[in-house]
Amino acid sequence: MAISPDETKLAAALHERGQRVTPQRLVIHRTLRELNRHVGAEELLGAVEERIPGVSLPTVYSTLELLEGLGLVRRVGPAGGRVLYDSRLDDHHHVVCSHCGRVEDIDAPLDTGAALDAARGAGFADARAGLVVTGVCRDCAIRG
Amino acid sequence: MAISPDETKLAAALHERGQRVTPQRLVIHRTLRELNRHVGAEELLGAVEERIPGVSLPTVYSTLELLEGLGLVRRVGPAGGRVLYDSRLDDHHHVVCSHCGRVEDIDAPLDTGAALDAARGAGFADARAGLVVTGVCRDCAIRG
DNA sequence: CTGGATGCAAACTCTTTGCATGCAT
DNA sequence: ATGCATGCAAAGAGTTTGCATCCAG
Repeated sequence: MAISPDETKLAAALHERGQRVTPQRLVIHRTLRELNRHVGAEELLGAVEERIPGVSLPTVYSTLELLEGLGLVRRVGPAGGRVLYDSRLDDHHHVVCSHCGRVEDIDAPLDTGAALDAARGAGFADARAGLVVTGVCRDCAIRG
Repeated sequence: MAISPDETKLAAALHERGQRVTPQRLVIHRTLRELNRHVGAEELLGAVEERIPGVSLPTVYSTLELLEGLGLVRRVGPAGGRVLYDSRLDDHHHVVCSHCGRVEDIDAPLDTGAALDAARGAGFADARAGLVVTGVCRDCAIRG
């Protein structure tokens, strides 16, 4: 497996926290970045297994949690009954189809300052805001 | 059971859609309104059973879905692994503790117009926006 | 009467946990 | 050598579904 700049960055972050750099972690991170869309754990596992067979779902979950803690991945859901992860780190928002669970990105300006202040005022630390728009996607509207 | 204006309103809405007015539906609706906070299905069932014993979880779920369709209740979650329902119908937002799943209301101005337009532009109908702030609540911050 | 709503129970999905082995350090 | 990470399997939580019975209309 070739080492990309992304892998180097992840490896450095892991070392800094005294955690191990394993092939699974590198590949999961890399795969998630390359898919470049919202994926559930099972879908990600499928893509990862094409590169290194024998990876297990628990490892995917624990690695995603790790990557989220490192700020390299964002958790989108739970949306539609499953937790989704997103490799886009910039501020953006999501539309979820209330019928099929499909998720798409939204790029629109949004000032969440007042909401974040209110959350901090209510005693919540490390507050992050995520706008979720729910609606019925075109496919589901057509098919009933 | 005394009939309140709320029950009358619900009964009318049900009749209009050719659906039945059952004691379970009236009590579930009424209990949710009186609790006046975010509840999960199981918690709501507990409160409902104090009024009419023998109500089942599936009935609670199907009634909540029905009430949501009538616009008398709003679905908050899934947040923290469970779906929550809220009897507040006015525009407000939520903070979810990423550690314990606790949910509180936020009252803060938020202009979601651009996001809703973007969602419609992406083909989503009946778009509604909900801001979810995630953070660590005071209790969880203290206890680790 | 008649069909939609209910209650019971079981199934289903996704996620989390426990433990022995293996590998990064 | 050392102990964290992995893989397997099984448990767990919450939600949904199927079907016979019952009751609102």
